[in-house]
Amino acid sequence: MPQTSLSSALFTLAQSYRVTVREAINANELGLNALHVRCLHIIAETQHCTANDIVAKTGRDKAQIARLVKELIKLELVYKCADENDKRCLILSFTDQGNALFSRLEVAEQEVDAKLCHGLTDEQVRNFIAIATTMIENINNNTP
Amino acid sequence: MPQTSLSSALFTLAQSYRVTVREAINANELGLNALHVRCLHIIAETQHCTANDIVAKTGRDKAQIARLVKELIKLELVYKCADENDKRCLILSFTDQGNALFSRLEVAEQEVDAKLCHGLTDEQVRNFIAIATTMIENINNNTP
DNA sequence: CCCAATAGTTGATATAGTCAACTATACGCT
DNA sequence: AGCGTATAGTTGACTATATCAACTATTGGG
Repeated sequence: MPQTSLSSALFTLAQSYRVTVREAINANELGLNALHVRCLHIIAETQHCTANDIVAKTGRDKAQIARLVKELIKLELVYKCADENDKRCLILSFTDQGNALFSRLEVAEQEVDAKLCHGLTDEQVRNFIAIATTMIENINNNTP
Repeated sequence: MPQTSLSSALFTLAQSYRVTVREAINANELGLNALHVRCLHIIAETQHCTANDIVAKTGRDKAQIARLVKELIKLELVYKCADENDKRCLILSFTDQGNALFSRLEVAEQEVDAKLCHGLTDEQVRNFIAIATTMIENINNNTP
């Protein structure tokens, strides 16, 4: 499958990635999709994480995030607890189950990443991420 | 929005790209989505293009492609015509309208690409595409 | 001539993403 | 205090995308 243009490379890659992550995750019978996984990562890496933080970091609709978080709570991976100082903010934290699952997830993900980066040097991967980040900034910057 | 991992960079980029292309296309009132556009590209660059070629090149479900092509035909951008030698194969070609629109599309796309690549050198973009292509190959290669 | 393979279509269903209205709390102001 | 406004999150209704399985029509090989 020869790739020529930026857009088709991007599209194909995103599609393939989605499929692979889904397979990896289904294979591990975790019952989560790629966005669930992103949410878990954000919860893990964000102190005092709220639904709004996830909206900000993913750029997705808040309704979508609300439902996703609800699912994570229903799966007992995450619980929410109102902030002392601002009861509008519901802080998301892992349950013990959530912590356990997240560890497994990290392993599965490393496998996908390793597969993805096979034959590439660390530097190439770093460059790739850097360029992708620049592109994201460019694209989000609506005043050119 | 700081990006750390490969997966989140990839995800964010794909999402942002989708949104931007859609905006660009809606702005041009063409009434097409990103996958429509990919189909048009494939039809343009493939001699004797069939629905199956599109399936192969996009990796998407053939049902989805069938419906997409149906829409393109309904919009009178594309028509299909049975292959002389194999009547199962329906060859897709642009109508005059399709050709005209495709030209406009290319302009719109170049604008999106230009925005995306703002501040990046040609070499960086080439590297990016090359690495993405390697990743796609890695990910499609199910026998590691 | 029959059979397996291939190209494409369709229906049903699932998943993802979007929009707008709504509740509850918080903050700033006079 | 009381008011308006902003913010966090939830929900319903909807649209768009994606997937699966069953189906038709045609082909090429034995």
